[in-house]
Amino acid sequence: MTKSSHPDQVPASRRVAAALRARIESGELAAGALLPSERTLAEDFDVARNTAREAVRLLTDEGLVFARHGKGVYVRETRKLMRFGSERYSQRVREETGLSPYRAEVAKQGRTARVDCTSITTVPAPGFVAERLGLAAADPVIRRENWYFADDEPVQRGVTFIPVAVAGATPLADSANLGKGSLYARFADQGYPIATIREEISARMPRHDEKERLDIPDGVPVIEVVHTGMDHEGTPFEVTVFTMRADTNGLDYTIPVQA
Amino acid sequence: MTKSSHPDQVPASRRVAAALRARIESGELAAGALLPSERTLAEDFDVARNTAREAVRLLTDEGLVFARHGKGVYVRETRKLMRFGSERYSQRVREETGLSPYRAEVAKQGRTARVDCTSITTVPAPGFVAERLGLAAADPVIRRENWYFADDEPVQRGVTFIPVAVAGATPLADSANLGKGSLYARFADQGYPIATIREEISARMPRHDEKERLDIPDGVPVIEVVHTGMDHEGTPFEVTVFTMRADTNGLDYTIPVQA
DNA sequence: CGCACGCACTGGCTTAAGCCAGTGAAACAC
DNA sequence: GTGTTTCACTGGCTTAAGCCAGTGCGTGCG
Repeated sequence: MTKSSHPDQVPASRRVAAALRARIESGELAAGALLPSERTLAEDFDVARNTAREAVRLLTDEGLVFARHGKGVYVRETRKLMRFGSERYSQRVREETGLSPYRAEVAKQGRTARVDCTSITTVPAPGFVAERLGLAAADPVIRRENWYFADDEPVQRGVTFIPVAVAGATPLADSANLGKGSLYARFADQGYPIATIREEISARMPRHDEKERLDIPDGVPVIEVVHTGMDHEGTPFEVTVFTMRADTNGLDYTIPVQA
Repeated sequence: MTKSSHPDQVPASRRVAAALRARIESGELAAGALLPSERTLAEDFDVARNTAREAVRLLTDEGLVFARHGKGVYVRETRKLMRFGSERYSQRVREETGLSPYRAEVAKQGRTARVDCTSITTVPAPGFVAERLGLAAADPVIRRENWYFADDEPVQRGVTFIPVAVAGATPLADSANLGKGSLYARFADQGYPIATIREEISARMPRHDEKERLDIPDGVPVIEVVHTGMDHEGTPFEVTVFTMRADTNGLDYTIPVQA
């Protein structure tokens, strides 16, 4: 029989996956534990085996579980520390928490996030921005500068460049509505899920203002992470440069390493 | 009817995906082009629609195409530049080229890769290594130091730490067999596909020997990338610290950014 | 002419069924 | 006791079928 009746809002496979995820995250299914078999899940949740299988696949893709042919599906030992740049992770975080990955990470650490927008101006596109956005050099772009804090401790700086056309079409988050509605969220509202964040990483010594505002000791470099946000067609719509201390709590990315 | 006959070596869905991938990479299906519909693919390749659908999903996961409900499946405009840390990418590169992601990237640029193994020693595990490998501090680990070149130009340094138990079980690549058989490849041979590379990034000023051997100008920091290789159960078996110039061609990761 | 509706397409998701290949313990043969 | 076989499980993969929801073109109504 096919599913002719009322179309559920949320697909059954995701419903099952969410239920399993909850049981894993609550600790009911601890690390190393065996998930019920696909056939059992199908019966328990009253879905076809294929649907249960699809649910398990979603969890596998998230890195929450892994399957062993002939044995079963196990909960992963160490919860994979997904990183910022992971499109899957970003998407899920935004979907579930309604927060940007930054705010979600800070919240997870039990700290309070604050984002100050210090300026929004229109500037000629710097070379690397034009290159990534597919614009001519010096085409006008909106430049927004944010400073990110966790418990009033400065964590990173973010400078976002957005083509004026895009900024015109989607209201730009400023101090008034920061955090609630990022460009990504606005795109999502319009039915354009984020497909890709391309992440490029470099490092340099901090400039004076960065050194002061991010409270960086002498001799410590900063890491620069360039995020190019692309819609699901691969068209870039935003470039953000995040700057943070190389040796300290850049939250998800950076850790101290002494070899 | 079910597929009762001879079991194919390679699943049909992957066969179809490979065929489509070839058509995309050859340019026959250019960027922006519409793929044949799922139903058409099913007919053309003589598989069920679900199988064709599965093939398309594989390509979607790779970022090669994207789907629009009601419209069709399009070839992505910009080939997503997958990064080193991506488990999917690493796995596919290793499967298809038999090379490490580093060598594959250098080859893609038409350059010649060389890796020098300068030392293999047994040392007490440094703190961050012990932490990541789940060992007690100062437990003995094998330490291998490699220097990576592209066209004889120094690109990066890599220091790998492996628990003696693991190194004992799987012969360690040294100068004699470098490049052919990395630990990852050897694990794969044993039927343990790589599930995760966790990547952590920081930066610092170069030490004297690094500055000299990597030909780093004054004032330029180095980026340190820590890869923790974990098997598909999430058990870490290797920690590698890559060090490279922050401002120059670290191949996949690093790019010059002037704001 | 302009607009609304129908219709033929697209992917999204689900069902029910079945074969295959690994896994490991229990039953069996020697 | 010591293999060896059997068998009941696991996930892997495929088929055939069908409903749903978007999309956009063409037809026909007003």
